Amino acid sequence: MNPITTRCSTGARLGQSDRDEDERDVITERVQRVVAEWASELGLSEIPVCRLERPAEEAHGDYATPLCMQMAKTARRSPRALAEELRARLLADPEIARVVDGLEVAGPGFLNFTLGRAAYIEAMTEMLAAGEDFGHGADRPHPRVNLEFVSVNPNGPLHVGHGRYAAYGDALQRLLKFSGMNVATEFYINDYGRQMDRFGRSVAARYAQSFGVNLSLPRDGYHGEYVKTIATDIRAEVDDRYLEILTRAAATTSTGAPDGNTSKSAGPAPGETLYEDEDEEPSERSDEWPDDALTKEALLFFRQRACQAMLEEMRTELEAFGVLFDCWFSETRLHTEGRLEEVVRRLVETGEAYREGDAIWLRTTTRGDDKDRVLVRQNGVPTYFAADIAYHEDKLERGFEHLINIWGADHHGYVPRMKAAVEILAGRTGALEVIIGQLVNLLEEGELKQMSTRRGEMVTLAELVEAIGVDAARFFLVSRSHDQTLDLDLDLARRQSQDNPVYYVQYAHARIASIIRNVPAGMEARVPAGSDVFAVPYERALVKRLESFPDVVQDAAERRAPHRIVGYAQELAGDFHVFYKHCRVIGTAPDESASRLALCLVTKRVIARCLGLLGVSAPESM
RNA sequence: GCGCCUGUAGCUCAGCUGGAUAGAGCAACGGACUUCUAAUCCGUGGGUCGCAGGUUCGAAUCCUGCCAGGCGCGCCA
Repeated sequence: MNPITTRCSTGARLGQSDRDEDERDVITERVQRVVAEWASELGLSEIPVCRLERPAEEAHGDYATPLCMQMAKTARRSPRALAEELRARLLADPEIARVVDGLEVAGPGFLNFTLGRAAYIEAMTEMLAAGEDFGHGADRPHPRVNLEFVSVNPNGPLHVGHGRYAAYGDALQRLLKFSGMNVATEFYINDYGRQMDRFGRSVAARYAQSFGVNLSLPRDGYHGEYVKTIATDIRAEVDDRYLEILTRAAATTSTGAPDGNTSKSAGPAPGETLYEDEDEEPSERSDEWPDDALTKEALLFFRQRACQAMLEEMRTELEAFGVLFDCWFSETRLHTEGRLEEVVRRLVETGEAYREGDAIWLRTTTRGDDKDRVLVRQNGVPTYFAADIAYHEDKLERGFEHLINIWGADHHGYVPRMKAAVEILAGRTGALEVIIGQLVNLLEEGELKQMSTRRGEMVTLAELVEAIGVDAARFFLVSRSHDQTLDLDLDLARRQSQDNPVYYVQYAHARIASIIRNVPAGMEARVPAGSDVFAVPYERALVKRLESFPDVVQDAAERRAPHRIVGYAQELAGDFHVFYKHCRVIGTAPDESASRLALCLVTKRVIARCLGLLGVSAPESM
């Protein structure tokens, strides 16, 4: 038994036992038994549940329970009097008396438990034995979880906003897996629709312009430099194959497009910003290219190639950022395979969707949405929502039982309808979980700037990584709760890069590595039972911190909150630095030396694990 | 108008499924390297937890109202 370890089994992940069947904390169990007995003697109708908490204050012992304060009313006695009585009863239990060193009534009626040295030794022994997997939750093959994140239009470089979701999603994925969940990750490629069309046209225009043809960017086209780069690459490959077609197009469209000097359109004109994120009516005048087969084919070509180029870049960049996906899923595929029509037809057949005013609607109101939503427009064109339904149906068909989507805050209005849709598809509620991540604000010299992919105004993920490196960038991006909007000032980030707490944590790891390199032959990590090791409070603080790791993992996973791992890692590193300052590892008394080396070893493993969960490296030296 | 998120130290934020004296980093000031890495450690100052009620033995945490900021409320994607 391990008295320090309360709720979770340390490293005991073998077997497929449910958490309920995991080894139960003995203290909690024994205490609960005593409480139950006592409660019936007192004639209480309900047996109160005794919760053991970890007090923040060291003076309050290792565990504390507020039980007696909660009982006071029904028992009609003062909390402190109750606590005194419970204390005596608990101490009469031999098993409790064995591991508990002190039991005090404190404050308004808390009961504080202080553990004896033996408890620390036992805990440390178990953690050391657990090895690399210490903290890993019991494997749970079900539900099969699909985690989708980033998922953008491949029409521009990833900016820091995407970077945040990438860092968050990837850390979450690692965390969930480590907690025992069965997770696969997915990137939904939004490679269909008008935005992509517009992007393809922009590339085509740049291609034509590189030959000196005055083909203007489409209205609300993409102005970033990368568009020219892609065009140049395409030109290198196909030479002038599409020049003639586009020259013809230029002749048709140049009439009403004073947009010819687009390359210089740095700042948007005041009136122009109004349309920044708005799509024009379906018939976009300046987008009217000749409607012949050749032009269409050319546009398709440019769109596909542009998309392909962007995707390649994203994949490379994400990989360099340490983010890999199990699956890249193309939206276009859903359209070409007729999946939308299929699912819409089925929804109509089952009565979940209905036809009204020449459009087809999904009945989402009965499942928590404000209004029913259009699946197929009057003009027969299916909505993005319809595609998303087909996509989520595909996920379910692939055997995923729980779907998690990470979306930006600007999509939160979309959540109810999607949940309603998945509820219909899955035939049950709760299959879809949407995590809304708040946005990243861009600051320049204290001024808030609006990012826009289309105008090419953004800070890219690549720029951030170049400025401060992958480790600092990832640590920074996941260090705050996803519920918090994040302000990013690139210059400030660059200047403060050296102060990034990631180095504090990494340094602890490197220091331990250094100690281990200096360990003389014959000295080994060991926790001698029955000895008087862990006499120094800094050692015990470290043991306690390490011991809470499995709980921190489960808690962070349940709350989808990898930033808690960040906080924990900093605390752990802090505990270690203090320990290091006061406790020499090599060259002291053999038992002490061995137990301290064990402490170092486990600390190193846990720090490396935390950094690993965040996608940050754990250097052996710095 | 309605919905979601946020408001905690000078700054950036933890803590939020209720617990004891509200924490960390940065910034400011003062100390500590003959010993395993000083990217470290120790100390000092700094707070009406947006405001007002309510629930509770106990509220930064839960409920209600208000104030302030962000995001959203399409047959856009």
